[in-house]
Amino acid sequence: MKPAGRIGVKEIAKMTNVSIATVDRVLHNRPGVSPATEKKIRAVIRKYNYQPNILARTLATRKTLKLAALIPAVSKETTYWQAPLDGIDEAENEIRQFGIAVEKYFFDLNDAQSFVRQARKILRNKADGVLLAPHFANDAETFSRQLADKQIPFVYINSDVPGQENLSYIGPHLYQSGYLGGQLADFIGGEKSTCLVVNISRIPDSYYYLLKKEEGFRAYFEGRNKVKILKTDIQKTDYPSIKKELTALLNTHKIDLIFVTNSRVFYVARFLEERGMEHIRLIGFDMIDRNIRHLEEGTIDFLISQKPREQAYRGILALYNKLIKGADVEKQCFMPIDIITKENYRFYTN
Amino acid sequence: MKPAGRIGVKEIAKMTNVSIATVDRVLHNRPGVSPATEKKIRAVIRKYNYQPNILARTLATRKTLKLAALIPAVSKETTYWQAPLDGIDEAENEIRQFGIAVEKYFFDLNDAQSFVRQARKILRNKADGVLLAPHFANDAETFSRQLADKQIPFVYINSDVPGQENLSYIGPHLYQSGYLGGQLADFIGGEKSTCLVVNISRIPDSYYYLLKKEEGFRAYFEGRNKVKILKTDIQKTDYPSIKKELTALLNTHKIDLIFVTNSRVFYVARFLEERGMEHIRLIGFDMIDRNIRHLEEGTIDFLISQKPREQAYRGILALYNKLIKGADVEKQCFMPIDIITKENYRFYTN
DNA sequence: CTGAAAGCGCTTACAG
DNA sequence: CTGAAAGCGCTTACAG
Repeated sequence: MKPAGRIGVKEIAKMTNVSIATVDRVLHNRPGVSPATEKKIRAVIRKYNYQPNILARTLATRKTLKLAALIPAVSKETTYWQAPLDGIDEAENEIRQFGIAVEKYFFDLNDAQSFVRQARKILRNKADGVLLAPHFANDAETFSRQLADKQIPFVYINSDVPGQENLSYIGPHLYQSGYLGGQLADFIGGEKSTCLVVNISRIPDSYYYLLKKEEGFRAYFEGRNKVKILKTDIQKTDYPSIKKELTALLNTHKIDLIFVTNSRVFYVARFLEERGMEHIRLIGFDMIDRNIRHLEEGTIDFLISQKPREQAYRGILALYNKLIKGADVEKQCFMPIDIITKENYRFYTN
Repeated sequence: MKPAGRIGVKEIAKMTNVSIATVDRVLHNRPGVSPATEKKIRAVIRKYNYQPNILARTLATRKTLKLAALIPAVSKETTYWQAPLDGIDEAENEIRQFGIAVEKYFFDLNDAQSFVRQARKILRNKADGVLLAPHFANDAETFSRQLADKQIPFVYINSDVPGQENLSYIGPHLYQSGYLGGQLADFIGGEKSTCLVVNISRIPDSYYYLLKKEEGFRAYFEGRNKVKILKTDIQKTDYPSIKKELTALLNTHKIDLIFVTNSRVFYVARFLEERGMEHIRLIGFDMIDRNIRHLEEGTIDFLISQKPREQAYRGILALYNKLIKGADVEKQCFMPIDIITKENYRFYTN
């Protein structure tokens, strides 16, 4: 079990003429050890590069940790958040036997107050670590400060809030995903084409994030004046509103390609289908069911996806590693920017 | 630790009026238990859905398992196999504390005998499970039968050999990756273009695998007679030979796009650069350094990659799960078919 | 066919 | 400031 050549607390105790209890004390930086013996013990630990047996530690530590996950609820508007939810469950299954439980809290993407309420609930119920999607930047900041005050580690997924004491951010690199969108548009657009960038969002919720992607998209074409870029911000997230906006635009402009900066691309696909304008190329984000349908039918050419399941999975594991193993965690972890088409989506893993 | 409401061997023993040793016997189907008590014990196990604590089991079982991995050596010809090697190391690091050691054996991609020799060595050194890349189908078959005879579970990665008793195959879906190649070619090729499929391999080693990809590529264009497809099999893997072949072809045909069915696409890229024919679109496989350089420079448009690191990583974990947890393992596990471009390769995880 | 006891490598009261 | 002892949930000889 103990790999050959490895030592344990017993060996350390023997070599330093103390009991294993004392060894344990310095291992966990607990007080009540004289400087002299502490020094002796640390020397041996370093010399033999002692690595604790996590199995034995977990088994002996009866303590079970409680993590909290705060993410948007799956809604009729978007099923996107099903994937992170799956990731949480998957991670929990793997670490449950190590005494970790994960409690899930859901908020409404269209209601900042629901975020605040759930955050309060987490604080009340106590948790040893928190995973959250800081969708409402201001409220997330408040919550983050409260967690930091209580020394509870927390991890952001899906979007970042700069300047916080989060253990880690695990999610997309927005700018670069937009840049990639530009490249894909370039691949499939002809010479001298006109692109339309569509941001669908109730301002100001996640509008900022969409702008980052638009910025990247535009940056790709900078200095290659082959493409003309139009844009529209649609601030309602229901189909009729979107239809109205697009109708107006397409009546007055000849568009070759549309780049939708989030998962709501299926609305645009539906619109193009209804109008018989499938020749317009379409690129969007996220592999939700409704988008896949249009990928299948050929209305959507590319989806860009950033492993929503894995973001949450890794977030939970990061908290576990920090809390149980005391391991370091990368402060920023950008997910791969995956390109999904009709011909590879079946093999994609979130 | 023991999640609330869960029982352990002690509880089972108490409820059935036996000792925990007897419980342990039926838990592991060991002989020496009367049918009557066995029945009693099994009933309780079922009723309470007893789940063993893997931590405690691993800790108590001093036994350390030895896995063997048999893969091609990294060579000057291709660094592709560095990635699986990394995957093996990563998996080993994660499960080392559970008493698993992995021994690595390397063979020469151009020498079937080296495969045979290493396989023999594995048999001699004994192993509790084997991960292998069955590159030479016939020899792999022989080895597989020997392993099956000894009841040693084994997992294939990277390529499959049908009809064997492998625990699992973890790797690409060749046909579909070729099909995706077709779609990408379609995206970036103009109307009415001519494609050249290039298979670079010493026949018959891995030629069969390349043909599968070609087949998929061709299938994509079936019934859309916009594209003319040429092909060439280059049976030498050195640059001068490849150059000669390509020179002859490009002198006599007008080619718009080249699809190279393996990682040797960098040779073709180099050729196009030397001839100043970078306008020819180029699609190939695998994210090895030399290919990335050409992706950067724009000579290669797309690389298709199938997570070589993760194949090996998962293969080792599959063996671990089978051996330690007795878990079931999927017989076929196809990896995602990732699309790599200049703009997303930096975020790609093998 | 069965059980008492020791042990895996740690942690945790408790006593001094 | 320090140590002896019990215990986490299992497995493994050993004895009967």
